Amino acid sequence: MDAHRRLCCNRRMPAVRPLSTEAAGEAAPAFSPLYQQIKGLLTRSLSLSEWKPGEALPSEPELAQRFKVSQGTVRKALDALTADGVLVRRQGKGTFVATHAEAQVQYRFLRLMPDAGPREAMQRRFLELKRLRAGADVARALDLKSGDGVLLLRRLLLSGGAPVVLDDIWLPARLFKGLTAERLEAYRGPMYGMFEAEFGVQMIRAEEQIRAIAAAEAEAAVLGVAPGAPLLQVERRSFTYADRPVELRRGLYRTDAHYYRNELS
Amino acid sequence: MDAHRRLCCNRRMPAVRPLSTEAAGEAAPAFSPLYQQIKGLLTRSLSLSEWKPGEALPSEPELAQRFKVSQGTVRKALDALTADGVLVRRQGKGTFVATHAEAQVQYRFLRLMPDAGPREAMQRRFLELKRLRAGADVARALDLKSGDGVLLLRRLLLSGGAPVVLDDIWLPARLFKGLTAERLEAYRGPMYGMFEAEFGVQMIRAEEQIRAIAAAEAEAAVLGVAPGAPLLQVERRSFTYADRPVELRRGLYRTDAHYYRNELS
DNA sequence: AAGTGGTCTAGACCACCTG
DNA sequence: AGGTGGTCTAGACCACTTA
Repeated sequence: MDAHRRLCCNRRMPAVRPLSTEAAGEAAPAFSPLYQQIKGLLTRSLSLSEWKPGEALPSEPELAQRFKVSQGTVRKALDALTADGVLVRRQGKGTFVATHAEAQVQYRFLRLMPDAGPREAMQRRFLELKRLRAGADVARALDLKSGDGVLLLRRLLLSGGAPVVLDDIWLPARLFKGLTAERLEAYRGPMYGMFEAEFGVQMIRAEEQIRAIAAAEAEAAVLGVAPGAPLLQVERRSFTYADRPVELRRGLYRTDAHYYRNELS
Repeated sequence: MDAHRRLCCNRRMPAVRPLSTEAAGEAAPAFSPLYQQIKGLLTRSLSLSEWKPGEALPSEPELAQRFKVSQGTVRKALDALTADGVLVRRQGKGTFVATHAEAQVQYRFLRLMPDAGPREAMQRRFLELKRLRAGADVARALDLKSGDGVLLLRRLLLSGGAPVVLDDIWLPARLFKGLTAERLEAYRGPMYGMFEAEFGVQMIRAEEQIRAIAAAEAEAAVLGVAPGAPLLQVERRSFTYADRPVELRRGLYRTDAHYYRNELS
């Protein structure tokens, strides 16, 4: 079998088979190894919600038949998506779309750890939810046009009653129609879980820019520190399938009783 | 073939073959999939410097013969080590021990990016090198006994003449015998490259704890900021093969013209 | 018992690099 | 031309899960 199979025709398989359209009824991915094409087709199906978070994908033999490739090639695509955190494999049960709506995954991306003791759940308090038009910066960060509608959510996280994190969160209004303060208050479980369950928006990865800044008056008051006190400022852009940005967040962290944990390799 | 082959005996292979001792002359790894056992044996060989950074490993068929497994199993072990950043594979050439002594890899773990413009090389200035005895904290972090000899190195990184990073670096004296201020000054290239080339110490991964702090008088003066100005404090422990800690570092970063970049997934 | 993913093997052809 | 890693296939057996 060709190591890099193009759009059709190969020696061993008898018939012409344009993988892109005939096998799966979907648009053609660019030239690349077969398993990467399969990965692309699977990603497309995921972004089209063919399988929803928590659901099982078809079994490996089924997918192999659907794409007209061997099970080993499907497996390599599934392994790659598993490594990306998009899928979860469970021996004897099947391959599932990764979900972050579970209670156990309280914080999808928050890397803040307490100096002492185990990581406990934080309380949250929603301070404000506004609809407004995206400025140039926010539009660029979220891949929108200047003036498109965005939601701005301000919320506080507290540990044992003491404020620790103040987040400003910008979301494209188009993707989060119907998001209200009441729904936020009512939802049990992590916010990214709500985004996934209620709006079908799954966060796959994020980029952060971290700085140390001096607390401004207003934010110092909310966080219970003196004006000018050092705070960790964490600007985060979160992406869904196919690297589309869907959230911009500016967090201010108190790091007098917590620290931001990171692993490098 | 057994999915999980124990210490000897299987159906297809004719002879008894204790993988641990007969095939490679090394200690037995615990029960696990074959390719993980192979990965463990390769890691051991790497930590014993059977192959040095930058050198090529034997080819896949050779390794398969050496360990008496199929090439596919060796490949899976090599792929895993490549994913860990321990090996580098180059099509047509071979599989090499990852090295960080190249000029291109100026900063192994430093995640600091300039706000504007491309990432340029920084100047460095060594301020101090002392020999002293490990206190309880340092000993614990480096897996030493309290009172063991450690080196403390203080150095500055500057960008365009302006100080940006002040690092205090603790190293086990036993591993870095003969490290002097002169050798540090003389060495061209990144410090981790020097550790690798001159002392055979390879950093594989690191953990960081990040905080925002207010600059103390002495450090503020060195970094050219006002006392009390916010600084990013980055405490890093670096590990070599088999997760042995070999470096403790406390960095103070100015983040007025740079930011710490992080990727989450 | 049947179905799932996990492991292991064997062999083929490919793209890339070097002599 | 010969060696290297990269891709793809086919088939076997295993461990785990469910019924």
